[in-house]
Amino acid sequence: MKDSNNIGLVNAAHPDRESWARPDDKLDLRLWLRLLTCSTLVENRLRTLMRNDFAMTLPRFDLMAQLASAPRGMKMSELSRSMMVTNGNITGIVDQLEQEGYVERQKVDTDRRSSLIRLTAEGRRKFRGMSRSYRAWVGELFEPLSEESRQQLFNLLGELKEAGRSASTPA
Amino acid sequence: MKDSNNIGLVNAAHPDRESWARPDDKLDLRLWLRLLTCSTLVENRLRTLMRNDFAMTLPRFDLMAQLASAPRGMKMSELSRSMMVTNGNITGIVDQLEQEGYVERQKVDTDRRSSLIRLTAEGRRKFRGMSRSYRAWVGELFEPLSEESRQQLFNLLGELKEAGRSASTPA
DNA sequence: TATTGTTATACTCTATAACTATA
DNA sequence: TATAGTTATAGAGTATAACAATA
Repeated sequence: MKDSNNIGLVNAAHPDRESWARPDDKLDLRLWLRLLTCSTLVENRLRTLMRNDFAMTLPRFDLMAQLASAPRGMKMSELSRSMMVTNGNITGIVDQLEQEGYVERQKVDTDRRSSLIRLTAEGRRKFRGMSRSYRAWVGELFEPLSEESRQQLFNLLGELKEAGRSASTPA
Repeated sequence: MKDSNNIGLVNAAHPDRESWARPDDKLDLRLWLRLLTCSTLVENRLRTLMRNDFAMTLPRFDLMAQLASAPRGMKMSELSRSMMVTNGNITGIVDQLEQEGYVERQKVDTDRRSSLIRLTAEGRRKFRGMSRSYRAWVGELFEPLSEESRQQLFNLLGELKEAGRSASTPA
């Protein structure tokens, strides 16, 4: 074994965002990089499928999903918080979706600065189709995990989410 | 309780990328969205810190990290695979890092099409500093998790990674 | 004064595809 | 013919900061 770059058979065979960590690195670093690898893996796959099948990007889909769960509409600031991005981004995404006819801004009486964003009928129709596929794709990707593994993973990520909440919303 | 948009106290208090899922949605969907929330949470935090403290972006740091674990250098195609992005992106990132003096391209004799990318001395120095902080930040973010939780999470994400490997490298 | 949302700016990353040099 | 890498293009997301309107 003369190759000093060798970092283990598994890593060598399947390099990924985790593979720069060494086995003797602290677990939290390796855990984070593995989390990142998993989310990149899934996101790459979903992004491609979404684009090919629906000419849709992930953030636009996410925004429509948020609205689909809020029939009364959401304010821009609420969308910003839910999607964990800054205000200006939401304006941009909503602009695009509005132009495509999937969402609409509705002025609200009680506060004339803000408006409620809602799915249009066409937006709801579009989302139903996308959502069905999205769920199926996610189902396939997670299918190899046992029900028990999924539940454990869900709970553990819940702990992590609680932990990291305080410091992580972008300005 | 007259608000039909209500999706539970926890969600209402801390909306995030997971909060459009309903409690009765399939676990795999909720699990995926929670995974996404966690990785967004951590990434947002690390991105801000990296920019503020080191004028560095996450992809550039990732690339330097890969190289730091490969003293002999890596080919562009290897970087592309490890970082799970397309070839052209790697060219762009390497170009920038080369201009900043952190990496260098070295022509290789055996195949004149390709070259080996390596950290320069300055790159190694820069990376050491960034790496120290990066590890500390990750440590803080994951600190609330017990050692056992981390280990479980690490193992479960390993399962997921194996599962999703087949279909997820971007073209 | 503080907040909601928009606008302007600039940058980074991204994929796709066409291209070159070499194998 | 196939592969390694670059270039060209276009687009999407991002943060920051300044701004207008309103609370």
